[in-house]
Amino acid sequence: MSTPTPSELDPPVLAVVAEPGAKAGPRVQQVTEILRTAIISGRFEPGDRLIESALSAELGTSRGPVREALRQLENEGLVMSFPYRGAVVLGVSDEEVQEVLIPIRLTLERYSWAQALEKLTDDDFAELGKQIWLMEQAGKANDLIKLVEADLAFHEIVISASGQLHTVQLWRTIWPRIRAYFYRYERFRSFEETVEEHRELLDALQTRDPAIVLPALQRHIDVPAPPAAPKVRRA
Amino acid sequence: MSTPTPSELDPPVLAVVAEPGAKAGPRVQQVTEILRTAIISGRFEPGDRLIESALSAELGTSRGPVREALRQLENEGLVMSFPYRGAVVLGVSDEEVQEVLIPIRLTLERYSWAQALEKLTDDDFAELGKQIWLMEQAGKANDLIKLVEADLAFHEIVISASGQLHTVQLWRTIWPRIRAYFYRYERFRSFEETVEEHRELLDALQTRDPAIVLPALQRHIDVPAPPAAPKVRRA
DNA sequence: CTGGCCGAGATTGTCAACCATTTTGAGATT
DNA sequence: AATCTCAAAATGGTTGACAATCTCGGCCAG
Repeated sequence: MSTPTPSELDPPVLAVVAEPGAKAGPRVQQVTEILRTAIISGRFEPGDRLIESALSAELGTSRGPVREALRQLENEGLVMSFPYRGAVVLGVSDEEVQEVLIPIRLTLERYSWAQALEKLTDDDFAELGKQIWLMEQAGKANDLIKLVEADLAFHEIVISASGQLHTVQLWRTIWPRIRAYFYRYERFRSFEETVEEHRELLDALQTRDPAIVLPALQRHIDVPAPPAAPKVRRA
Repeated sequence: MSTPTPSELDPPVLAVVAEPGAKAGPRVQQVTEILRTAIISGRFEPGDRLIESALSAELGTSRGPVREALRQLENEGLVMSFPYRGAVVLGVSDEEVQEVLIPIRLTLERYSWAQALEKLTDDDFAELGKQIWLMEQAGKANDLIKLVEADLAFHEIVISASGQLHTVQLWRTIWPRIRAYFYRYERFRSFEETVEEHRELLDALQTRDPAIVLPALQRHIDVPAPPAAPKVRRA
């Protein structure tokens, strides 16, 4: 009952921001990122249809890249598509996040962080510090998007450093759904808390001691059960 | 050091079997399946390049479907592609399978089986029985491919019945790598063992009692550690 | 001989126009 | 009221052409 009948997105929803020097490689990646951001940030809601021709027109590309981008988003669990019927934006249930996505994230990060301990370079540590600084800046500006961006970058640095191909690849398909979930239900930690926790994580990493790092990581990821639902713990 | 220099696949590696009535939907899915089978069964080895034009010529389609198929395989962790450099077949390390893929599989199956318990229909049970029967047939014919196929179908039935979208989707990206791993290292259970275990699983499912099903499932999935490596258990 | 520049070939990325296939929904028919 | 029919809407796939990028071997200068 949102739009009565006509086109789903008459008003151009996707401002082609067209960052000046931003010519970040293949077109399909730019398209993917635009759409992913649009979905995660809530400009598209679960159930919305994504039509190739409409999107390609609005983004100024041909249908090819849009098709591929939609496939990519399907693998990230943000949309689901059916033959000859197109793609619709997907939601995530509270339960599936708690019982599946978060546990998988834990598996992925535990393993890759353990692997990364011996491989992190000074450059990596510097990059991690930079992300924390960016988090602080985001805090001052009260900019949630920037905060989450830096949070993501922080974890991706460590996971990438592990050099475990499948782990990295799976991380990239898991993460967007979790992010969308947090955005949709505004389940964030405070700015201060986030910064502080990552500071701890960086300190821990610099010891290169699994016995220190892994517990810290676990504490960081284990998310407080949904505040609304009483949630009886299952045996 | 396989091929000295010239074209990677002069001899047509992909027999277009062209099953008579097999017109299984969109072209891209057929292509995906052909390539996936070729990789998993070892006709392509890790490191091999997959060239769009060559494949499309051999499969009798245009480059479009092949491109999409390659992207799909990338998300299944069977190939990895780099901008302007194409796709290469990927391997899986023993350790990543044991420490990441199997644990994730366990998370996925535990959850979806628990969800499925209340939802499985008589039809589903019949389908499961059919797969067991197919396993027996495969055993008599000593046909490993058919066995694995039925094994996969068995699990997919239950997972699909759970109706958990993300769980199903993730299962489909995890499974091919595990399968490729088992094929490459010939780490199979015996035919009898496989059939017997699935019979137990089906019996357990019919009780619809989590306390019976979940332990059985865990026993089924938990794979014996690699026989070669002594493998010190980590704390 | 070594190292770097250069250009040709190979391959992927994108475009545009076109047609086939399938779904869907609004009318028309019964 | 239920069903049938058909045209519109979207996706799936094809073709042919270019553009962009990587790779690799030869050439030249040091």
